Amino acid sequence: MIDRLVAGDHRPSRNRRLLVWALADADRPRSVSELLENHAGVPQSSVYRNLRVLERVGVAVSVATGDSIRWELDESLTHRHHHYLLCRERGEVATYEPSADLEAGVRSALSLVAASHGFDADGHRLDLVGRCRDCCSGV
Amino acid sequence: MIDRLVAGDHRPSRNRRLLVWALADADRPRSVSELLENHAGVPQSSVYRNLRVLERVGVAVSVATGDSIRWELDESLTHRHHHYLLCRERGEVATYEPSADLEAGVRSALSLVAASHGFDADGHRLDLVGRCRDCCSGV
DNA sequence: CTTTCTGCAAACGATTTGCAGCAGC
DNA sequence: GCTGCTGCAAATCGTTTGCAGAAAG
Repeated sequence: MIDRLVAGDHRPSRNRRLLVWALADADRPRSVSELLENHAGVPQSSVYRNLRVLERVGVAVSVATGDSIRWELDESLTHRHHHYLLCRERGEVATYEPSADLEAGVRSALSLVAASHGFDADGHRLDLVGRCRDCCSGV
Repeated sequence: MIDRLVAGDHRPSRNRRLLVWALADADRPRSVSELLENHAGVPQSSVYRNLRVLERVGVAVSVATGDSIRWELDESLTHRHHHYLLCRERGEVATYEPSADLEAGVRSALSLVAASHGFDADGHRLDLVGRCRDCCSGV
């Protein structure tokens, strides 16, 4: 983590460590506003600026959810490959880990799709869209 | 199409028809700026306002691509179910139609995921992320 | 000491809204 | 003629940037 920053001529500053901790704490991708609320003391410009830095050095990745943009730690740090449950109603985002079977099936099927379209794929999205538990239960 | 507008107390005005035609013409989802360029005469505010209206009545849907937001006609009008090839490099978006096998497999696997998370799913995303043909060939 | 980072405030681009007049039914 | 739509310009939102001083190495 720190090594990735240093390798890119960046420093593991206080603000950056706060951001990484905040992302590591969360069980789901965080929006900028959530990061601002829960970790006051880091001003907006630093959050935006440092998320970009963390992205560039491969520590954080952004997730386009349809609503807001959210951020989480890179798979190579969490050692978890996961996809998302996107709530249409509230813009909430939960994660799930696909079964090995599902993942393998999708991967091989998509490699055919990529080949037939001359597309150089390096990843995929496999997300569910709908209403989350809380919406369903009327909370 | 017109019936969906009318059912929602909306009128099939000139601007709305222009927008629908523009979306129907495209072989891939369109960004607002593309819609503005190719169909001059419809001012920004009308494009934004009417895309929302078309979305509300189920004629158009928005596609979050990570970069910009793009718009296309609803599946129920095009009678095509498709997913996307998202180009990281250029923000381009192409579409592909999944094979019946892939689609069925994904659907059944995801229904289990949804059930186990108490998630009320009404759709999914199955997109490839990478570099498009043009990026690969260095065009 | 040099380079990078910070916090602030101003700038920016995309989207939204208020309003007075026009168009669809 | 009523209601919903339009175009414009102003407001707003999320994000980025310039800058002078602080901090990391």
